[in-house]
Amino acid sequence: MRPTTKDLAKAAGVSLATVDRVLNGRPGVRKATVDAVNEAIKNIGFVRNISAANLARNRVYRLAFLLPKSGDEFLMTLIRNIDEARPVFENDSVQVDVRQALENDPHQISSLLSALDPETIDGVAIIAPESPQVRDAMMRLEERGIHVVELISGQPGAHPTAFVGIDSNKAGATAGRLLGRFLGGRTGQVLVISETMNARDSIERRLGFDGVLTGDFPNLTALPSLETYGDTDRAKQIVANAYENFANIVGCYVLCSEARDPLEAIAAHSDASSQVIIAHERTRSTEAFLRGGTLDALIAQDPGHLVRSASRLLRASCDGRKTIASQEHIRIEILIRENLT
Amino acid sequence: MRPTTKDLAKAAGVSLATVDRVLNGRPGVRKATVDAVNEAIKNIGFVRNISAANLARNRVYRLAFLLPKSGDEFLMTLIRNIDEARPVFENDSVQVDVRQALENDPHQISSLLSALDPETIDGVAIIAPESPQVRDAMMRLEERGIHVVELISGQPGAHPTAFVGIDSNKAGATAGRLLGRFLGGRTGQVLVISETMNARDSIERRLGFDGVLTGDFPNLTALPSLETYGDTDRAKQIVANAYENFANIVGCYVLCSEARDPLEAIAAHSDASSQVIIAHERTRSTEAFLRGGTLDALIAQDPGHLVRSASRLLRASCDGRKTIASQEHIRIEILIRENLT
DNA sequence: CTTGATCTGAGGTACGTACCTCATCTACCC
DNA sequence: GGGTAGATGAGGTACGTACCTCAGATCAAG
Repeated sequence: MRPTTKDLAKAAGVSLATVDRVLNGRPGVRKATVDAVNEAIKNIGFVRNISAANLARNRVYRLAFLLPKSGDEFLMTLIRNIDEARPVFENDSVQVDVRQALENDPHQISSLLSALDPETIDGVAIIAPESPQVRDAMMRLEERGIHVVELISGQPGAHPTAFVGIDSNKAGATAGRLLGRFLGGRTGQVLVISETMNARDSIERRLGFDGVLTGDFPNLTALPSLETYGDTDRAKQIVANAYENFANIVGCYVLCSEARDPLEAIAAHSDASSQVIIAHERTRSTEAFLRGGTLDALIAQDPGHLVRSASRLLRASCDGRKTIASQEHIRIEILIRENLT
Repeated sequence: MRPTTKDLAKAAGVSLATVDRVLNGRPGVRKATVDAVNEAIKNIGFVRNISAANLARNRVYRLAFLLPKSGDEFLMTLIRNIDEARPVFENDSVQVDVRQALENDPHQISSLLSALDPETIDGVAIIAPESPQVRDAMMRLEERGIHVVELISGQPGAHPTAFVGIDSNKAGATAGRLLGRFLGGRTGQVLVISETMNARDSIERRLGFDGVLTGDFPNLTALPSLETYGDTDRAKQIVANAYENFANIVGCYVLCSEARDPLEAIAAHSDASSQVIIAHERTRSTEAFLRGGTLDALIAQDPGHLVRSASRLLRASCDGRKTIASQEHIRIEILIRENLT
């Protein structure tokens, strides 16, 4: 039987009221008494029953996902996963609010974050491009008692905010390794396409990718990154140009999370099927490309896992609890047609 | 605000006592009244607060993992993951008992299952080789009110028991595809090693593997499965024999979950480094082989995920709840050196 | 109409914790 | 010794649900 506050009171030789004061950090207890209670907690292995506590204080966890406005396919998948998890969140007294409000402007993001009210919100999961201002705004959020996790793309630097997502460098390296291996010694050029190379994630993926290619696949030459700027026509254009300018393109790495346009542009070329093509994130269209054979592999992170992990971490920090590290570690998944279940 | 039983009583126009009778299936309520309450449940969207209910009835979920006795490395990893999850289980009033008791004898397993007492246990997660007797014993368990999930290897046939694990056929196919792709058109023979080919999982993996190889890689010839019978010396012997008998072995697929012995035997051969080697499950030794470069890829299932998913499913069936399907789906992971984080 | 069975309501206690009030006890200062 | 501030205890109510008892209502059969 798990010890209760009553057992704890007995073990510490104090009353329930004092136990309560200590457990909830209320004033008016001598240090010696506090120590005695903490000692007893250790001795009898007392653990707060969080369900009962939440019941008593009528606690609800008010969380929000702050997302960019863009109509990114992966973002839609993420939102779908939030909605799927709603019934379970409901059951755990977790209210989740999705706010697609963030423009790509650090200034605006940080002022939006500053406007969040600790009275109405307990924690936020944020997807935002890296910037010192945003990082500072996050730290101020924490100071004001709003818990924060960074989703998918982390703000670098040694600050205590939790990060939920994959290591971009390793993701890029994984792509590089697969591409190299799948090409089995063929010699040629590799197309690298991104939406933009301004984002830190993109740069890191590229670095990880290049590291593997230059280190282990001297037969392959990775071309300079092409940027689509999220424009369908531009995507077609730059891909067409690339195929004109380079005679021996044997592979292609689409490193942004919006792979649809680049992949369609690539698929339009007659010799695309003989190439090895790797992209990121599982969405409706990348999945279709993979099943259809255009795409050889996907490097992905599970959106459902991202959502649940973010919520678990936020709840845990609201409660001052720890989590199972391995459960919160987002894996760099490799998807090919066979394990796409 | 979530509706409570009190709200439900008001909405249904009955008393709390009647609501309670209906919710908990107690006798002595007219059918018309039952219907009225159920109607009201739908109307106001009432959901039982399970935490409060468990608190009131002092519920603990007594679960058990019934595992084989063998000292399998993957099994150890699994047990470690159970222990890691203990504090969280504790917090959810889940008591988990690990019983390494199952011999490889269906008769004994089924009698052990029959001996389980619904008074002392709520649910079991079972790893057992396929057999009609075991399947029947499981079905009888469910009838007696003990919930069951099958872990890792499923008992085939249309029965309602939940399964937590990966599709062996697809896992084998994934291995086949990777091996074929990594070999990049080279011609030769592929060694296939298993502990035994009696287990259904092994057969299915082999079938999935062969399907891809014969379909898409005519340059490769998969050799007949070699069986180690879990014997280190025998493993060395059969591998050595294979290298003597076949001149052109270019790849190797270790399809059992105990990959250590076969991998060591393979690594001992001078030409092993030029081969493509694929094995299953992430354990201390397979991880070392992967990092060391002997192994090219691992097909794995996350043991922590298996454990948590089994427990979630069991708890859900104890409560008569549903789960998030996508969360309980165990992925066929592909691990290479780069995404081994 | 009475009898008895069946249904329903009212109210209680409990689970483990939070949060509140009020009384008492202790230690210290003047 | 009296006053005072701080520390502690005793006991209450509440959260949402389970489970219990007993009284009263309803209804069909005689």
